[in-house]
Amino acid sequence: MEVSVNDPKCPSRLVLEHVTSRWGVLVLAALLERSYRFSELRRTIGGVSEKMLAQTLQTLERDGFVHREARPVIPPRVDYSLTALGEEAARKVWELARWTERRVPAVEAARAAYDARRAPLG
Amino acid sequence: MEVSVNDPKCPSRLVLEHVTSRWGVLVLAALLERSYRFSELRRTIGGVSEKMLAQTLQTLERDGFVHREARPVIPPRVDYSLTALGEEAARKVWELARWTERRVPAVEAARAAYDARRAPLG
DNA sequence: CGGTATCCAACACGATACTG
DNA sequence: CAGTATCGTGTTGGATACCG
Repeated sequence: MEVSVNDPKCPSRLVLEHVTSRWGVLVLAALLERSYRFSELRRTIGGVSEKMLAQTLQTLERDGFVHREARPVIPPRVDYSLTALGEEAARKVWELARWTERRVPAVEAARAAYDARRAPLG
Repeated sequence: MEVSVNDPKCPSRLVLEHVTSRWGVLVLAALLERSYRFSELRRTIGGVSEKMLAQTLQTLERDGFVHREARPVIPPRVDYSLTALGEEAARKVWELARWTERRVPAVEAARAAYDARRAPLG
């Protein structure tokens, strides 16, 4: 099967990098559950800085995955949610995240075996 | 739904970062089709350097996703293939890659709309 | 061929300070 | 609250050279 993503020039690779980016994955997964405000999202996703969250949200908004709704109130209130397109992406990403969590024990066992094969001959 | 991946300390986040890494995604997708030799894989995945391919393969091997088989022949021959665990991961990643390719037109339309909303008021 | 080692540039990222 | 701007650093990642 040919896959155009193997071409470094192909735009699909960039899109894929956006949705699989470190914070993109977590933002999509979070928004799958419900919409979030900026700070709320920041608290939900452990370890993300303001800068990276803003940047990630902008990228995902521009790509049409995330809808940004700014309400003209004081104090400012901005809600982020998934578009239909974003929800499709988020479901796939979410599946991957769930699968990963379930398989962590298998991965850790594999790592132990790998390390055991190498370390002993130090 | 709670998802442990939102904890920055949780090991699942690291595993997820390995499989969704820039080159990890493409390596898994390529190996889903068949096994590859090192240089062959390098040629297949456009733009990857030797260093990054080696590093990515080592990480995926240690996590138990990729099987490395070095044959003691001259010239050296090493084949990379997916383990059962790796194949599960690769299928999910592959679905995401395929979905992305199909949706590129929608993403580009969204970008054009986003940019149009902003640029005019420069 | 299939790597590893080294060096260096780019940028991803976080901390902080500031603005509407 | 929801960002933007600036700065500094550490990691990512490519180029090159070399080894088994």
